[in-house]
Amino acid sequence: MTTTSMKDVARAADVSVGTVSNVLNRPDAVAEETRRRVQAAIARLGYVRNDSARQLRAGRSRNVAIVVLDVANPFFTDVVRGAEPLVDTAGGVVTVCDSGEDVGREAKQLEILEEQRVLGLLITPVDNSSAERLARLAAHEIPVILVDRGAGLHPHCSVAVDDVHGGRMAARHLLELGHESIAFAGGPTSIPQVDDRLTGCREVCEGAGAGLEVLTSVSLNVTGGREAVEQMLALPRPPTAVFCANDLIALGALQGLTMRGIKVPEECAIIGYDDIDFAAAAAVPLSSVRQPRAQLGRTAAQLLFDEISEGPGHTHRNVVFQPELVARASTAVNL
Amino acid sequence: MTTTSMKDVARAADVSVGTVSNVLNRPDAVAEETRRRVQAAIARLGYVRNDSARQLRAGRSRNVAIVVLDVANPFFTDVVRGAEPLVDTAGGVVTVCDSGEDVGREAKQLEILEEQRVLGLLITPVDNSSAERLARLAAHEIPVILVDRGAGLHPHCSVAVDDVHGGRMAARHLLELGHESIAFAGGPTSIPQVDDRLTGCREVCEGAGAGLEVLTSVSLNVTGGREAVEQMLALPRPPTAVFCANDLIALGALQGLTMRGIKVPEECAIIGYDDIDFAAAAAVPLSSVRQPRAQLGRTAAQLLFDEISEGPGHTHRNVVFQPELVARASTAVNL
DNA sequence: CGGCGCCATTGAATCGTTTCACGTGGGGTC
DNA sequence: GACCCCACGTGAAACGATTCAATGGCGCCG
Repeated sequence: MTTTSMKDVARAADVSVGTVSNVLNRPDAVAEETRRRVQAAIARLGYVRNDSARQLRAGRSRNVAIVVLDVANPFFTDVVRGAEPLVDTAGGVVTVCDSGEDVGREAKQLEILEEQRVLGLLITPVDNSSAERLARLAAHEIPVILVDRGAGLHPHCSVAVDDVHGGRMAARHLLELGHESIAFAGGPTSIPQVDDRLTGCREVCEGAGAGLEVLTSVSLNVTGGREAVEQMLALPRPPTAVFCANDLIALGALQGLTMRGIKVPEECAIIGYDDIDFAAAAAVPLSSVRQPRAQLGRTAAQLLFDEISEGPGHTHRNVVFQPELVARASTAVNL
Repeated sequence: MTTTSMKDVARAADVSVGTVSNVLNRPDAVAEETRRRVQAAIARLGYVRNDSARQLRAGRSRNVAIVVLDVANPFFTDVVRGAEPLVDTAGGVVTVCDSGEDVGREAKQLEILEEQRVLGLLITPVDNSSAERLARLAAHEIPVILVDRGAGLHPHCSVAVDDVHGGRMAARHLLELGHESIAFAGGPTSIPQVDDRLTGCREVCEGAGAGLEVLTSVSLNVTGGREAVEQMLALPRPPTAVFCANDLIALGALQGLTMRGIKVPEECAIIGYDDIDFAAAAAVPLSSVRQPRAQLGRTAAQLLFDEISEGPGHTHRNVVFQPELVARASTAVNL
C-alpha cells in the first residue's frame, strides 16, 4: 500500500475516476447518493489528493514564496506575517525561503521555485545579480513582487520604503542633537537598502559639513554591530553617534559600547533602522527609523494577487511608503 | 509560449525526450556531442524542468517542511536556522510554515503538506489534536520529527528539551533568591511545553511551600506578557516574581512592569524561557532558561535524514537535551 | 567476413489528476 | 406520443518527466 489513488477510490465506490474528481472539485455536479458513496470510500481508504499530479495538470502550484534576506531578523518575519492572511484567504500556501544574504543560495532557491512553478514570488533580492533571473520568471508568467526595494529599472511590481529619505531623517536627527561627526554601520553597499540609507545620510552630512565615517564591512546582524563598534573605536577620532543600517546592528552596537563601558547615549548615540519590536525593549531603548513592516507584506501580497487576476493587461505598480522617525533614549542627549 | 517542455527541447536538439532526460539526470550516459547539442537547446529555449511532473513520477517531493508555532519568535527561527544547512546539503528544500498556534491553521497546513508528499516534516505541534494526522503521515511513509516536544506516546522521532526540569530550575532559582510566591505566565496549558514548564515549577513550589499563581490565559508573545502583568497586579497579594513560559512573554512583562513604574528586579523579578538573543539585550537583561535552539534544529534534521536512509527497519529515537539556567539582572536581587 | 558485445539512443508505458466531449435515461411540454 | 432538455456519469486524452526494454550502429576479434 504505497499510495491510494483516485483509481482505487473509484473502484471502491464503483464509479469512474472522473466522478471522484468531480466529488472533490465540484460536489454540486454529483448526485447526493453518489457523492456520499465516494466520500465514504475516500474516508475508508484514507485517500489523499496528489498535489503533484494536480499541479502538473494545472501547470501551476498554489505556493506563494517569500524569499527574505534573514529569517532571524524580526523585520522580515513581520513582513511575512503581514502577507500570510491575504495568501491564506486566496487559498494559497506561504513558503518562506531564507537566502541568508547569500547570492548563491538565492540563485539556487530561485531555480527551485521556478521549477516548482510557484504561483508568485515576493522577494527582497540580495543584490542586482538576480535581476536577470527574476525577469525570466516574470516572462514565464510567474509574478514577482519586489519587497523593500525601489522599483528602479525592474519590470516588476514593488513595495518599498523611501530609504534615501529614511537615511536623511536619521542623519538630520543626529545633527540636530549636536553631533558633528557620525558613523554609518552596515554593509555591503551592494545591498540596495544599505546603499540608499547611506546615500541619504551622506547627503545630509555633506550638506551640513558634518563628518561621516562609513563602515561597510559589517554584516546585517547583531554580531555585525559588535564588530562595527570595534572598527569605530579604532578610528583616530571616533564619531559621537552611529547610524546603523538596521536594528540588529544597532542592538549589537549597543552591546559593544556597553561592554566597553561607553555610555549610550551620553558618550555615543545610536540610531537604528526598521523599528522592530525589540528596539523599544532594548537595554537603552533604541531610536529608529520605522518601516511599516506588516503593511509592506500585506501590500506586496495584494499586488501579487492583483497582478494574477488582472492577467496580461496588467501594468506594474510601485508603492512607496514613507518611513517615520522614532526617537527614544539612545539618542536622547543634546550635546 | 506558455512553457517549454522537454519535448520542445528534444525537437530543437533533434533527439528524443529520453535523451534530454538523460542529459539532465545522468550526463555521463550521453555522448559528448549530443550532450552539448541538448544543453545548447536548453539554454536557447530557456527550458526549466517541471518539478510537478518529476515529483509525480518520483512519488515524492524534495521539500522538507518545518511547521512552527510562531515565525516571529526568534526561538523558532533559530531552530530553522539550525536545520537549514543539513537540508541544503542533502539536496532538499526548506519550507517554513507558521501555524500561529492555531489548531485549524495547523490542520490545514498538514493537509496541504500531505498532498504535496513532502519528503519529511519537522513540527512543533500546537497540541495533541494533530496526533492522529501525524500518525497517518508517518504511515504514508512521510517521516515526522517532533521538535521541542517529548516523545510521549507518539510513534515518531523527536528532539526535545527537558521542560519539566527547566521549570524546576526556574522556580528553584527564584525561591533561592528569597521569593515566597511566584506567578507563572503563559498559556494555554494544552500546549505541552507550557504544561511541562508549569509542572516543574509547581512541583518545586509545592515542595517548598511557596505560593504559585498560575496565569494561563496568556498568549505566548509580547502582548501576552503585558496582559499577564495586568492580571498579576489585579491579584489580592501579587507575587514578587514572574516565571514566563517564554522570553517574548518575559519581555512583555518587563515592559508592563516598567510602564507601571514597578522596578525590575527590585520590586518584581522576571525569568523567561528559551534565552533568545534579545533576552540578553533587554532593558533589564533577562534571566532565562536556555534551550540549545540551533542544535534542536540540526538534530531534528539529522534524525529526519537518518530515518529516510534507514528505511522501514528504522526505530524511532528520542533525543532529549538539558536546559541551562542563565541568571542575569532581571533576577539579580536577593530579597 | 561473420558474429558478438557495447554504447548511445529511442519509444512507449507510467505516474495521478483534471477536463471535456459524449452517452443515457427520465421528466416535462405541447 | 414526439421532442427536448437536464442532470449524472463515463472514458479517454492531456499534462511533462522518468525509466527501461528494445534497437541500431560500430568496432573488434577470431
